[in-house]
Amino acid sequence: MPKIIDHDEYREELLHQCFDLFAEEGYASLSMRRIADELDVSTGTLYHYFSGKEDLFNQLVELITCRDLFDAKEALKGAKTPDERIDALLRFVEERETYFLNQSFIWMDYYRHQVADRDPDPRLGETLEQYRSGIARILDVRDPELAEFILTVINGWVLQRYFNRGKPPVETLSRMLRRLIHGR
Amino acid sequence: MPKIIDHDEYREELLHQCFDLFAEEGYASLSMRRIADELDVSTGTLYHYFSGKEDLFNQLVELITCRDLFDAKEALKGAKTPDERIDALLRFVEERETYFLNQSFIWMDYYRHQVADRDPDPRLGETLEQYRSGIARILDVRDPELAEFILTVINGWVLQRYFNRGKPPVETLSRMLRRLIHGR
Amino acid sequence: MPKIIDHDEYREELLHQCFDLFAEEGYASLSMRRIADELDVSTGTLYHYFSGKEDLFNQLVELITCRDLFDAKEALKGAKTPDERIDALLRFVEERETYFLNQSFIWMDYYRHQVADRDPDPRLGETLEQYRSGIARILDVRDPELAEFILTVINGWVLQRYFNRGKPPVETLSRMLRRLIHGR
Amino acid sequence: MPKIIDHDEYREELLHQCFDLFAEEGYASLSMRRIADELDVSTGTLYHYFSGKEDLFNQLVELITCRDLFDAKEALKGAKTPDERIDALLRFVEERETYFLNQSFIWMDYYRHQVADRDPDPRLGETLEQYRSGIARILDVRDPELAEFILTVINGWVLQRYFNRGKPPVETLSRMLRRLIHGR
DNA sequence: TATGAATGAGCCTTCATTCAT
DNA sequence: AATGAATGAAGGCTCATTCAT
Repeated sequence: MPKIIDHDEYREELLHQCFDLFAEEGYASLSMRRIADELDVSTGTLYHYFSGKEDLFNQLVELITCRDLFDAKEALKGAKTPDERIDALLRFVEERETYFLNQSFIWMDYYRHQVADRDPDPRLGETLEQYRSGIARILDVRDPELAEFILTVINGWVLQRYFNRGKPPVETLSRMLRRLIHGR
Repeated sequence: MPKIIDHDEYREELLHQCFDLFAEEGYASLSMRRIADELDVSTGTLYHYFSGKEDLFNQLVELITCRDLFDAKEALKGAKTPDERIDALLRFVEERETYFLNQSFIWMDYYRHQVADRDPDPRLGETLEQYRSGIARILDVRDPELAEFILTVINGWVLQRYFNRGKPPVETLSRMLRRLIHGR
Repeated sequence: MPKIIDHDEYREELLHQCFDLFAEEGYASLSMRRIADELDVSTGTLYHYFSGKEDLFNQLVELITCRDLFDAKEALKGAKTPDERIDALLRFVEERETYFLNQSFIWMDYYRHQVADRDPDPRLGETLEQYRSGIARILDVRDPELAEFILTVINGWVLQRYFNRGKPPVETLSRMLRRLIHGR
Repeated sequence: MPKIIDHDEYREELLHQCFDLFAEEGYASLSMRRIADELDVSTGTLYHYFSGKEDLFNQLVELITCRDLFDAKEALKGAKTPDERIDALLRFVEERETYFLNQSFIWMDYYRHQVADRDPDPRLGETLEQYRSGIARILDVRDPELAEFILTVINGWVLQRYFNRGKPPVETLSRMLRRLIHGR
């Protein structure tokens, strides 16, 4: 009779606890020792659940990608008209700005890592692609090009706020987005 | 008989040669040894011109920030009307997309590093701030908020292209930008 | 309902299954995890039957030493004249060359480990001694010195074949041994 | 102007100092840290001269193989008749018994390591082969098969003495060897 | 000025072993 | 009896940095 622990469930919990760490430190700067300390487990335990640092990171990217897609769907479920969708999306973004930023950092690390590798994991490239297009579909403005562009803008905005220490307020984004969609 | 008479000039040349390396590998993943090898100097030489890895990186950020500001000014010098400025800016961005991307990565690394540190270098925060507002001034559309937002959009667009393996073509950006400025 | 009723019997079976592993990988390179995996048990089970890696290995050495002595006796039982004994021994060696080689490796590991240790297990030193002299007695040529030397030669020959990728054929050994015993 | 140190010369010196360590502990049991401590250098220095543990070990094998071949040639140079050669070889072996034993252990480790590897270094396999045949040539008895067999016997004898705590005296080996060569 | 030898802390990972179940 | 989750020391190796030359 083994210890009563749901291996997969615990693995996911560990992943969740890693998110902020990876976002703040970056893949390369974050050591397994540091992770272990922060999660209050031993390094051995980490290697019991993941085959290595890279695997841990890849699984983290996969996990958050799936979860976010789900969350975004939830948030936009009630919104019917394109306008309502934009509003809902804006609120969604605003509420989780920090999270989004962290997510961006993680993705950036992930991509850079993939590009540097000679043999990038193809599965996760797809996951990301799917996420992007998924959000665009959820948004569902008439013009698909426009939909995707809105994402671009949001992405840029989040980053801008990071570099600029939070200065362009949400209202700017809101106003600009409406201007984009309705032309004035 | 030294390679180059002027100390500072040589130092800048070394910095320029580091740019791609830092952009591609990231601060944490790039070792002094690797830099030295790539620049065909010894690690000792590196430490002769810079007090350490961090100093080298900081100087690099400072250098590219200054240079870019200057380059952008040059590129937009001839353009008089806002429309011409937009066109010039677009061409400017298009020509140096890869460079911009690399620059973004370097800044990201820099910022993250600063944020993680307890004692961030204030001088460079200003430099960056100055860069951002500088570009906005150069662009000189009537609405300063709009000007700044255009930067945001460009930033987001460059990143989007990176994640999306170059898929949204420049025309999209061009079209959207005009839509933003002229409303339709 | 346990797999095998008898504790000791199962312990011996585990030991037998370890033999090739230890021979091929060497004591230091072989991990308990690896052993457990190969024997299709958990590491916990291993520690249930043996007090540790060293104990497991010691018991293995003891086991094969005893078994070989017995096997050699069996093989030489029918042979009456010295000549017949030599023949039988040669056949015995030839049949189990690989096994002998592996055995040599295990002993070597064992000895080295003992020598390196400050407190070598005296029991097993004796076992080995007994094995050597046992074989000599079984062989029973008139000259005991010669008998022991034959063992030496066989030992060297097996190793030679290993280093030399099987090149000196058995005939050489046979011819040389006869030459030793009969003088020409 | 770099430090005045002959890189290759120092590398060889480090190798020589490793010999006993590898012989006594075995490849797998000997850690780089231990080596560094014993040689009174830092691990970093070790990695400055060798690309890794395996490289260090391979170079060690190569070095001792070459050196021994040379030493054996020197020792047998004066001996003209086969008998004199045998005598010289025996003296040679006797003088350096411990060294030979250690050498055997190192070779064993080396071979095992090679066999376990999927891609063994072919260069060193040759070196060993060359050593074996080299010694046989130096010995130069009429019968090449016999010459090689003498080596086998010596090898076995050295090992036997190890297992048997020095018991078969050199005279036995001497007597048996003459018996082999002259028939009685 | 320029070199590269030297260092030792720290990184990722593996290991023998323990123990709750 | 049997499992496998958990541990932390130790292993191979890399790194920023120093310093004699």
